[in-house]
Order: sequence, then structure tokens, then C-alpha cells
Amino acid sequence: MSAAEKKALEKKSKSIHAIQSELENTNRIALSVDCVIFGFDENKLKVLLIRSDLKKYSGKWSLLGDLVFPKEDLDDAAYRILKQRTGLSDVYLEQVHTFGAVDRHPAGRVVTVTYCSLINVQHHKINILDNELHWHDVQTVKDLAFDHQQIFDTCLKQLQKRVQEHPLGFNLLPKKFSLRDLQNLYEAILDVKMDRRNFRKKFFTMDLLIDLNEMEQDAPHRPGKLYKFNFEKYEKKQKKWVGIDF
Amino acid sequence: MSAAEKKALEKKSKSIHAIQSELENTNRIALSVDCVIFGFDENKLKVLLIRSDLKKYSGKWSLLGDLVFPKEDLDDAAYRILKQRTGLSDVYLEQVHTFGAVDRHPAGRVVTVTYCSLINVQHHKINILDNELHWHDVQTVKDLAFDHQQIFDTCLKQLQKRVQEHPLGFNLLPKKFSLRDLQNLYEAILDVKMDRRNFRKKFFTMDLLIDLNEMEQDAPHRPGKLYKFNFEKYEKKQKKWVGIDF
DNA sequence: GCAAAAGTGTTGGAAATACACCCATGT
DNA sequence: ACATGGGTGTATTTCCAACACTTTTGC
Repeated sequence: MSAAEKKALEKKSKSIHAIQSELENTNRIALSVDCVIFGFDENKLKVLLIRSDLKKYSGKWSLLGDLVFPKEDLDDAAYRILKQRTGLSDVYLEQVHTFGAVDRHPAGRVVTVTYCSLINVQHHKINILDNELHWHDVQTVKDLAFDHQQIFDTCLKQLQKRVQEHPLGFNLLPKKFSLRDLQNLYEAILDVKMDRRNFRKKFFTMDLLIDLNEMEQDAPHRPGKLYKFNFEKYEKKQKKWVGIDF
Repeated sequence: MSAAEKKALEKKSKSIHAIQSELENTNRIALSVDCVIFGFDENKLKVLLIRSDLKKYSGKWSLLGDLVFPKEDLDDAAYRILKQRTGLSDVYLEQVHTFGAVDRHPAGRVVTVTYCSLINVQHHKINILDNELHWHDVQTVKDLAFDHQQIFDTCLKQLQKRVQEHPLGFNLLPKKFSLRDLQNLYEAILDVKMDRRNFRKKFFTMDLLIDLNEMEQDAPHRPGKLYKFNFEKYEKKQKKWVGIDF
């Protein structure tokens, strides 16, 4: 670009001040975060729901959400909301999708960014003091408030996909787990049955499990060995995956 | 839930009117859509960029974006912006990610929802009357305005992943294409070289290409056969994919 | 000793990879 | 005739799926 062209360009360019007027109130929209919080307990995949606080949806369940503050990073808002609702920090959180139909909220325009998080129900005993907050089997979730059913369905599908490509599942298990625990988890998330021997083979071949040389306690049958996931080794891998398949 | 409990709940519930006050201006945020528009031409993957119209970024390239209107569905906004910038409708568009760092826009808080679109450069001769709009080789894209480099990188990665799982690539090709065209496309997107025979085998085995019994014209060598993609057959498939692999 | 789940190997088929030659066209 | 890329087949390897018996523990 020549100097003359550059100058011509600058002439057409807007100053920051000019842009600011476009961002004035009339063009602003309320923005919220909704968290789909998955847990795993009693060999079932669970999701944390709260009673809707809106009369229109009285009695219905809804996701945990809140408005994003004007001076708050989007990701920070997600962590704040998770912390507020569950008391938890330092957990897996991932943005999934943004829902922005004009009429999705009865009180006005609210665009919502959905985050998905996976927490270990046993390990993080959540303050469910408020009995409005409840773990639900994902199998039986239906008829949520707002468009939360759609959001939930999207997140569950995404979880099912991503749990196969990344070691997310371990965020749902205790630090020490048996291979049976791990398989139960995958079977619950993916809603399939797997061959036990092939499942073990797969994970042992990956070579990402650390044998703790400990055994399950209090099992009403032969106790299994306990393992933990080798996150460090996994981080170093990062394979380049190529395989057209659809 | 008993009737008494239900009543107690309703007492605590908020009316829509009460919620509305939370959505008042002080809690609103400007929302934009940015489109990462991929094209394919001269066997290279391209992306459509425009000169930033902001003085601060004078001379830098940026994605095509615009504010979302308060009474406009988010997806509609994406289609509108694509239409405005390229004159195109009826193309592939997919939401990718939402970027919401407080300081990402110098003129104030703007959260942006990114969409990715794939268009056929040959087929849709875009009105690039405005010479501020330009196709760039993705290989050489760097130093974009705002956080657009990060957005672009995210979209390219997502494209590389999704193009292997879904037949998106055909949106970048003319309706009739040779297997060489198809392979060039995949090699350009994934930045790898593939074996020609195995590539053909893979696609023929999928059985989703319709042989048009036509030949390339004006090839400076033996002309190849032309095919089109069998979208109908693909739609009917929708396989359940299970395979843990990370 | 019995119930219940842990642990363990082999085999056959499918899919991915590696690889080399002849063919049709334009110049 | 020759340069260019189109079109084809086979051998090898790798991965996945199917499948059954022995072991350990609690009761």
C-alpha cells in the first residue's frame, strides 16, 4: 500500500469516538451465562438444576445462569457463576454455544452463552443447602424452563463427542478410580455398553493411566486396582489427527 | 411437589416485570457478529478480509463484522452480515465461538459471536467492487486488527476438525468437481499431502459421490471425471459414532 | 461353596497404508 | 514423442470386535 493510499484510508477510517456512539445504549443487549454442570454419581450421569425463579415457569427446572457484568470478561463470568452456585473453583469449564433467539427469554432480549462443566460429585460436596438446587439423572431431564431444554441437549451432545476425543471424563471421577469406574462413566455418558476386555486394552494401550498399587476398599466382591490419570504425559502428546470419516 | 410447596415457591418467584429491571441499560452489552468467510481458489484456502475501519488499526486487516440489532435473532444477524458483505445468501454458516474479553475492542465493551462460512469463490462471484475487501491465503494471514487473529486461528482449527467429520468441503467447491479438486481442497485445508490412490479409495468406498459421466474441459492433460456430492444419501445416514481416541 | 466382579489372550475381519504401472489428452 | 496428471490393484500392517475361563474377595 502506498503512502497516498494509506492516507486516503485513514481519512475514511473512524475514530474510536465515532464508534462509541454506535455502542450506545440503543444497540446494547443483555448477556447471560448459563452453566450446564455435569456430575457422575451412582453410575449415572447427572446434571445440576435449579427451580426457575420466574413465575411463568414456576415448578420447572432450569440451568444455573446469571447476567454478565458490563466490565467482566465472559469466561470470568462463567467461573463466577459456577462459584456462586456450587462454591467450586478450579474445575473444568468450557464454552459450548451461544443462544440468541429474540424471544428466548420472556422478560426481554437476553443472549446467553452456555458453558459446560464437569465436576466430581463425591469429591466436591456441594452446598446443596438450598433445596431448590438438585442433581438430576440426565436420562430423565425434560421440559426445562426457557429454551434450557435445547441448551441442555446441545451440551450433552457436545459432551458425548468431546469425551471421546479428550480426557474430560476424569474430571467426573475421584482422583483414584478403578477401571470399572471408568468404564461405567463412559457407558453412562455415551449410553452404550462396551466390552470390558477391549475397554481395558484400549486404556492400557494408551498408556496414560498410572497404577497406584492400591485396591478398592469395601467392595462386596474382588476388589479392583486403583489408577489415576497421567495428565502430564497427555499434555505432552498433542497428536495431529487426520482421518476423513463421515 | 405438594400444593403447599408450590405455593411457597411461587411466593419467592419473581414476576417478569421484576426481571425486566435487571435487564435495564446498565446491564447491557454491545454484541457483534464476526464472520470468518473461507473460500477456495487456485488450490489455496482463502479467507475474506476487509481493511479495518478504525484509525487505531489503520492498514490492518479484519474480519467482517457488525453489531447485532436488539430485535434480531443472533443467527439472522450472521446471515444479514454475510449478505451485506458478500451479497450471498443460502450458504453454509456455523457458529464457532464467542469472544468476550472486556478489553477486546478499543471503543468499549463488545462481545462478539463468531460464525464461520464456506463459499465457493468461483461460483459466487462476489462483489469485490470495494477494493478494501480481499481474499487472502490463510497461510499468510497474520497480525489482524482487534483480537481477530485469535478468532481466525480458532475458526481455522475448527474448520480443520469439522471438515474431517462432515462433508463441509463441498461448499467450497463448484457443483461439479474432479477427485483431484477434492483432494487439493483437503490438502489445502489440512495442510497435509495424501496418497492419491488411497484418497480415491476412501471416497469411493463412502459411496457418496455421484458420477456425472462428464469430463473436465480444457485440462492440459488427460481430463478427469466430474462428480457431485450426494447430499440426500448423506442426510439419511447419520451414523452413531463411538470410538474413544485421544 | 457360592455369588460377583476382576483379571487376562487369541483370533478373524476391516480398514489404513504403502507402493508402481499403464492410459488419455494437449502440445 | 513427450509431458502431465488420470486411473487402477495388491500386499502389509494396524486396529477393532468378538469371545470364555480363571482368580479373588465377601458373605
